[in-house]
This record gives sequence, structure tokens and C-alpha cells, in this order.
Amino acid sequence: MPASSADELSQKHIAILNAAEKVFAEVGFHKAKVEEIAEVANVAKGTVYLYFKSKKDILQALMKDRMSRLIPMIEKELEKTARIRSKIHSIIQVHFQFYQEQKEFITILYGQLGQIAEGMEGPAKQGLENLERMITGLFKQGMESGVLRRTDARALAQAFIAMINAVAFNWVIDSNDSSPDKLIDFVYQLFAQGAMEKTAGAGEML
Amino acid sequence: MPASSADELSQKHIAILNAAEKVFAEVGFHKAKVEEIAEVANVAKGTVYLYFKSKKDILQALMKDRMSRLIPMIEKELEKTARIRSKIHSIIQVHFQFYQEQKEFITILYGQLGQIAEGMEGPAKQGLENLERMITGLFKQGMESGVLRRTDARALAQAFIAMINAVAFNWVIDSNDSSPDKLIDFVYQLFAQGAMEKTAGAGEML
Amino acid sequence: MPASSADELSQKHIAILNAAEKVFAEVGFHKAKVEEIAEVANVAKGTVYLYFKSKKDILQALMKDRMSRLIPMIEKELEKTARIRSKIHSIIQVHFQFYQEQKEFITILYGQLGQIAEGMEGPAKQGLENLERMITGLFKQGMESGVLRRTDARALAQAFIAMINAVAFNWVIDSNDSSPDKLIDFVYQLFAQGAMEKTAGAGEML
Amino acid sequence: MPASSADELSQKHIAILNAAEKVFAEVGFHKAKVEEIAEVANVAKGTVYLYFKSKKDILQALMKDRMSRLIPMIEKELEKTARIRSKIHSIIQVHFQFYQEQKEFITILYGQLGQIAEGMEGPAKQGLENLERMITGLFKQGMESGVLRRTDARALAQAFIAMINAVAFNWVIDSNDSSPDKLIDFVYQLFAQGAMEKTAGAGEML
DNA sequence: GATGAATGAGCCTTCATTCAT
DNA sequence: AATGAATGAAGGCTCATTCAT
Repeated sequence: MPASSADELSQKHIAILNAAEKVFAEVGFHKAKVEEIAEVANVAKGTVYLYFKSKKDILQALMKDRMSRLIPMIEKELEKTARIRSKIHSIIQVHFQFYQEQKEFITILYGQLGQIAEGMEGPAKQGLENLERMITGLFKQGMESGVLRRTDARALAQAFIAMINAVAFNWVIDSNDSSPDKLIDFVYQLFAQGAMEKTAGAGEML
Repeated sequence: MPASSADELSQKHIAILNAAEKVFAEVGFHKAKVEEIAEVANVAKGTVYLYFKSKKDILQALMKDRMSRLIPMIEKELEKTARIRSKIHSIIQVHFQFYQEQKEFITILYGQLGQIAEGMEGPAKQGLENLERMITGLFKQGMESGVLRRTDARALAQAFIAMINAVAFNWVIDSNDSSPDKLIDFVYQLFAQGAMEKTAGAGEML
Repeated sequence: MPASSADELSQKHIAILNAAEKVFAEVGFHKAKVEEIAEVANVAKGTVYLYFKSKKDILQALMKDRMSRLIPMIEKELEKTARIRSKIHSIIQVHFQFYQEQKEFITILYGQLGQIAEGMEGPAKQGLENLERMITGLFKQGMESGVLRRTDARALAQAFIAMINAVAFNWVIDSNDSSPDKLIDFVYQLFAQGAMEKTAGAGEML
Repeated sequence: MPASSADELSQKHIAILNAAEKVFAEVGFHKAKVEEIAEVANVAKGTVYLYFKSKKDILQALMKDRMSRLIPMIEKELEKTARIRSKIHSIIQVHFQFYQEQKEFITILYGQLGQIAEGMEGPAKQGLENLERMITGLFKQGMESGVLRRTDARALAQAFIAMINAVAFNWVIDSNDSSPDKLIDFVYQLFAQGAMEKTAGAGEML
């Protein structure tokens, strides 16, 4: 029997986080009972408290853990290309992938976080802010290099993220296990060229 | 004693809804205490239950009430013009106006609703769906008439709403009491023409 | 129906304190369940928390309330005479009376207080310290006036109180509803003249 | 492997008792955690249960062990002299010595015991009763032999023990590492001759 | 024997809801 | 209608005890 205790610990830790993710996504943080998390994780209630200080601590750990996956996924993808347009496309693509894999986490992240906040400045919120910052930076570059029109880069990042989330979220919610490729392109095209036909004066006249 | 009972009821009703809006926005639905709502509304705790069946009922009534304002606001504005582009612009504008006027309600709508769900299919969700449907319909028209490119109208509506919300929400949150005109235009331009410079092949190559 | 609400409040308050006194005396503070206190007081568990912030708060209020009875009882008795000896006798007598009337409170005071302490600096501990100070002061007077031998007045007060408590406590515990007069005299004589026969050299030789 | 099991057991046994003494004295029986006792004893939590049936069992064993030291200490000292007065003085002296050496145990004995009770009739209580009986017996002898005035010997024993404890306890608490000789004499004098000046009629008039 | 991870009964406290006035 | 005192279900957390290794 080789090194196990450390892994055993990790096992439980992971099992509880997974269980919490499921339960939080299902009923929301406040209605979630620690006991149910324990049951889903196949441990006793007290065991949960061996690995986490409190119910809130579980959520924070969950956020931290999941967030620490998304950001690197994006960073890794961005490194693959130097072209701004490709990077933008990659961001969209990674988000869809992440949504598909982390459906439940996303439900929590964009559905429950608002009402928890309080002392939650940590992992999740920061993760989201990092993401926004990262994209804002990318957009600034894009504006410098003439790829993007000059506007409020931060507002653009917020709108961009919102677009992606809206479309991806609904895609996941609708249980469309269909390939997201079309939607990825849809978002990219919308972001890049807007929704209007490129007839003369597309945006000028109302 | 003049006409009172009906008005009295309405008065209290309104007072409680306003109080609830404030409290829900401040601390979130689950952490909100009925007693505090009562205090803010200047009524006794028991009185709240003369007007509402339960805490959840207050939220539902609140959603219904506030939603019943946004939709007409939009409808009224849409009637002012027949031009699709103007209508789109109006939708954005009304949203910003609504955000400014209903800061607290918005906080609840986009911040707290997720974690309540359960039987909440009612007012708010329906209101949001109505809005989406209305906009989806508008976009379909736009596609028919050649103003908008042909794509998934519903996804477009979702992305459009998300864009507006993201920018408007952050505008309100940042306590920018500055005129929203620039941001309204920003959103309109982004939606209409996208973020990229209209150089050749804006969206084609990655 | 005359003024009642204020009295009603007091009623519950008193009922809960009395119940707590009984329960604390019976099983000790830590093993005492708030629910049982509530039952004994004939109120619901939640009601207890309308009148007291916490279980510990109940104990503190109890101590404060009961202590505010003993001290005045003693003070009042002391005022009746100017003679040191009479005052000393009165202190003993009042203690016995108090023990008889407040059997349960005493059980808590001298039996449970030690293990609670923590933040308990308040009423009870202070009450006891006040008592000790009061008696120490009296003894100092006694030494000045030549009634008492000159020694460490504080140690004398402590020993005096301990004597009284020991004898009174055992008297109450043994359920001796017999008149305490003999024991009061016993303590007085012991304190005043000691236990030995007044043969020459009572205390000198060992 | 030499003689170990028996000694090992004893070692752990002793270590746990010492740890428990420290922890019980510090935070009280109920707030004491078995885990902390284990930590202080440098054993694992489970090990504690190899040597003791329960937390309460630890306390009982502790009481038994410590009590089995005080009584012999006193007995041994009492054998050194036949004179009642010397015996009384010895009792006081041994108590002070014991207090100094067993500060923590005393804290438990007189501070925590009350709130445990239940089934605790055992070691400690018995030990205390034995002591009281022993002293009561001594006092009866003293009355027979005319050294002590005739009174309730048991009440006298109780008062005597209380006096000693009160003075010794406060001496220890005040961290007075000063020699206890003066206090020993103080208690002896108080017990023997009382607190009053031996003017005519010391105890008669009030 | 020794360990410490796991267990789950137990209890304080909160707060939505009820109801007597 | 209005009040607010009373209720009691519910749930987070602790910790003595057990047990697999």
C-alpha cells in the first residue's frame, strides 16, 4: 500500500466539493443543507467539517477550485496564437467548453453569487475580475493595433463577457448537447461585425 | 371616514413592496427578515401577512409589479417609431432609464432571482421571457426586412439583452450618475456594427 | 383591564428566570437545555429568546437579579445596629435566611460559577466581590475600634464568608428545615471566640 | 523488550491524567475537549480511550488519584503527634502544602465539581467526605479531652475545612508564592481563639 | 497497543408564520 | 384591520466516541 493518506484526504475533499457543487446548483446556497452535501458526498455530516470550516467555506473553496481551472484554460488557449482575432475567438470557445463541462458551477457562479457576496471578495469575485481585466487588456491591445474600434475597453469587455455568457448559458440550459460551434461563431460574428447588414450607414441613422 | 379601505390597502401594499424592494436589494432574499421589511414599511410584522401570504409572495408581487412597468415602458417607446433601428435604440435607452430609476429592483432581479427559483416561474421569469420574446419578434422582423443579418433571432435577443444589462448594470453599480447617453450609443454601435474596424474581412480570418 | 403588557413581560421574564434557576441548579449550566428551561417556564423555546439574548444571558440575568436581593438584605440588616458584633451576627443570620429562601440560586452560585466564568465578570462575581469588600471594611472598623484582633482583614472576611457558607450550605443540603438559630450562634461563636476552650494558652502551644 | 506494557500503560495513564488536570483546571470539565487532553498528553485522541472509558471517567480517575495523595499526607502528618492542637495545626499546614503543589487539581475540585455531580458520588466526593469524617472524629476527641468546646463536631469540621480552603485558595489564586506560614498561623489562631479581642464578654453580647 | 479519520447525536439559535387581543 | 408576543420547525456546528488500519 503506497502513499494513500494524502490522496484519501484529497478524495474526500474533492467528493465534498463535487457534492456541494451539485447541491448548490440545485437549490442555491442558502437552501442547501450541509447534511445533504454530506449525503451526496457519501460522508457523515461531521466529516464535512473536518475538511471545511463552514458552509460558506465550502462555497469559497469550490469557487477557488473551479476558477483556478477556467483562467488557465483561457490563458493556455490565448498563448496558441498572437492574432487578436484568434484570441477573441478562443475566449468564446473556451467559455463554451467550460460551460459544458462545468454546467453546475456556472449555475452557481452566475446565479447565486450575488446574494452571497459578504466576505466573498475572495476567489470567485476575484476570478471574475481577473477575467474582465485580462480581456480588457486584450481589447486595449486590439484598439492600439487597429483591429478594434476605439471605445471604452472595459465596457466592451463587460459586454463581450455578457454576450458569451448569455448565449452559452442558454445553450447549456436548453440541454442542447449539440455542437456549440455554430453558437461560437455566432457570438464571434456578433461581436466582430454586429448584427446589422453591412448596407451603407448601418449604424448611423435611426 | 372617506374612501379608505381600498386606498389604505393599496397604501400598505405599496409601502410593503417598496420596503421589500429596499431590503431584498440590500441583503438578498434569504437573509432579508420579514420583520425588517415591516419596520421599513412602518407597519407591524403581522400586518405584512394581511397583505401577503408569505415572504416569497412578497417577492413575487414585487416582481410582478415592477415588471409590469418595464414592459409598458418599452412598448410605449416602440410605438413611437416604425423603424427597426430606432426601436432597437429605444430598447437600450429605456433599459438604461429603467436601471437608473429601479436600481434596487434590478439588483434583485439579476442578483437574487437565481437562488430562489422554485415555483418562481411566475412574474419575474415570465416578464423576462416576455421581454425576450418581444425582442426576438422584433429581430425576426428586422431579418425579414433586411435590416439585420439572418441568424438565430432568439440567441441574438439573448445576447442583446445581456449586453445591455452588463453595461447598464455596471453603470449603475459604479454609481455613475453621469448621463448614460454615451453608453447607450456604445451598446447600440456594438450591437449594430460590432467591435471591429470595418477593414476588409473584419470577421473572416482568425 | 388595567396595565398589563408591562406586567405580562415581567411575568415571562420572571418565569423564565425561575425556571432557569431550577434547571441550572439541577443539572448545571452546561447540561441545562434551553428547551427544558422553556418547558419549565411554560413557554416555547423561541419565547426564551424574546427575553434573553442567549443561554449565558439567562444566567447572567439570574445572577444579577438574585444578587440584587442579597446585598440589600444585608445592608438593611446592618443599618439596624451600630455595634460591630451585632452586625457580624446579622450577616450570618441573613445568609442563613437567604440560603433557605434561595437554595437553588446558591447551588448555582457556589457550585457552577467556577466553570462558567469567562465574560462572567459581571453581576455574580462582582456581587460576591462587593460582599467581600463590604465585610472586609466592616472588619477593618472592628479592628480600629478594638473589637477585633488586628490581622489581615481580607483573609478574615474570606474565612468568615467561607465558614458561613459551609455551615449554611450543609444545613440546606441536609434538608434541615429545623430552625437555623443554633447554627447561626454556632458560627458566631466560632468566629468570635474560636473553637477552643478558654483555658490558658489556648492558641500558643502546639 | 523489557518490562514495558505495565509501565507503558502507567506512563500513558499518568500522562493523560496530568494533561486532563491541566486542561480541566484551565477551561473546566465541560468545555475541555478530549482532543486537547490528548494533545497535551502527547498521545492520539483514540489512545485516551484505551485508558479511560469516557471523559467523565478521566475526571473520576483524576479525582481518585489526587485524593489518594491528600488523605495519606494528612494521616502521616497526624501520626507525628498525639496532641490535638498539633494535629489541627498540621491539617492546616498540609492543606496549604497540598494547595501549593496541586493548584490545578484544587481548581477542579472546588471549582468544577459542582456542575458535574451525576454519578460523581465516587472518588472526589467520597474523598472529601472521608476528610470531613476524619476531622470530625478528631474534633470529637478534642471535645472529649476538653481541648475543644462542646459543639456540633461535624459543623465545626465543615467550618474548619471551609476556612482553610478559603484562605488557601485565595493565597494560591493570588499567585502569592510567598511563604504560607503566616496564613497557616492566621487560620489556626482564628479557628482556635476566634477573631475577637479577648476582652470580657467577647461573644456574649450583641 | 496506537492512531486519527469518521461518525452522528445533540443543542443553541433564528425567523417565518400564527393568533389572541 | 392592526398588532406584536408567541410559536416551533429547521439547520449549522461541536465534540465524545468508535473503528479500520
